[in-house]
Amino acid sequence: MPTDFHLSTFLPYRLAVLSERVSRRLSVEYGRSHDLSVAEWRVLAHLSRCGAVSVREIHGCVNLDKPRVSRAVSRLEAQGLVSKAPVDLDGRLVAISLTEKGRGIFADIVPKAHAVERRLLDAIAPEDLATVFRVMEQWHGVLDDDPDARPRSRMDLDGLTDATRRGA
Amino acid sequence: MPTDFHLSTFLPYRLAVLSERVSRRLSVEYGRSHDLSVAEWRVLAHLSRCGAVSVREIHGCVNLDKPRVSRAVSRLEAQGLVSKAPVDLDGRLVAISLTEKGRGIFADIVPKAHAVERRLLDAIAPEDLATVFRVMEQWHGVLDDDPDARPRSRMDLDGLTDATRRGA
DNA sequence: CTGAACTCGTTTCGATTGCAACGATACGGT
DNA sequence: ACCGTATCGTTGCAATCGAAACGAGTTCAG
Repeated sequence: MPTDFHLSTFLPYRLAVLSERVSRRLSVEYGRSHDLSVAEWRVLAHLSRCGAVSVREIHGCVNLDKPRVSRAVSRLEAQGLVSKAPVDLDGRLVAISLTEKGRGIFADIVPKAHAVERRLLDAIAPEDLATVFRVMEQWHGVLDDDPDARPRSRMDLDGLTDATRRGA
Repeated sequence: MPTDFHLSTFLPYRLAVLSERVSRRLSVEYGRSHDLSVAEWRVLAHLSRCGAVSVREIHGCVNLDKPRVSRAVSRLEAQGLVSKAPVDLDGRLVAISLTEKGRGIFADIVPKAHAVERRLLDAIAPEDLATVFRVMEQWHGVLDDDPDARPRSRMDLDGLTDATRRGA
């Protein structure tokens, strides 16, 4: 009896396919007009909310490894969307913040990104959407308990309400 | 009023984070013991169900671009998990099939993969799980209607029931 | 029979990736 | 004050990636 395994019904595969398809569709919005990668987009998004922060801070918040953040910031700086400033209290840190140009470009992209998201959200009944988000949170909870799983980034945890946060 | 955009509640980001976390957890299972990449794992999985098929066939079924399949097959062949045979009806095609060794290794991994999946599935109420899968299918439907989205691969469509398949 | 158009699998090439080191800075015990 | 340790941001390097180009094989119109 050969092992019966269907890739197309395998949860990790299904998640990967959907996620990649959504991600690729979204990247059309910020890749076509301006020339941004996923990493650069996430950095911009984080900076738009958090002002001047360090590489480490971004790294811990948006699920990007340190070198990726560093390089993304460099490219953004070269494009003038971001500026780096030394921190006098700690010479190792670099304070990264959006420039006016960066803010402008981000403000241009956000509506398009929201439009892509809204098309997806509007197709789903509100209670089903709530279920989906709850389930996604439960899955994170399973992985949080799994020593072989990579830990979750800080900000993704901060967004939780007490109702959805698993037992503490 | 600065544009208010929360990355951590942005659907594409949430999907990407969860998917990548699950995917990485899974790859521990086939990357630690045997040395397989995601592409190689998917190729093995497809071959285990479909016998001898071409690169193009795999490419269209498991959401991997053609070069990736070609290289994955080469590596698998080098490891003796897969064998390539010319097709006499069409000299361009290559018939790829699992070797006995490949079948053995795949049979070794499948239970571990299923265990990872089961931990995730068992944490969710059955009706919620049904909702999630339905929603994921609806999202694919939205993307199917979006000319800027990459079309879906064949096998992912074949798995649908009439109830979940969108109109037509 | 010929040759233009197409398909298949592979390869090339530049860019990106992840991981591990690195230099530089800060901290902490003595 | 001093040296070992830890942290920060960056960089080196080998592996990987994707898009386009490629050679080989097939098809089909004329």
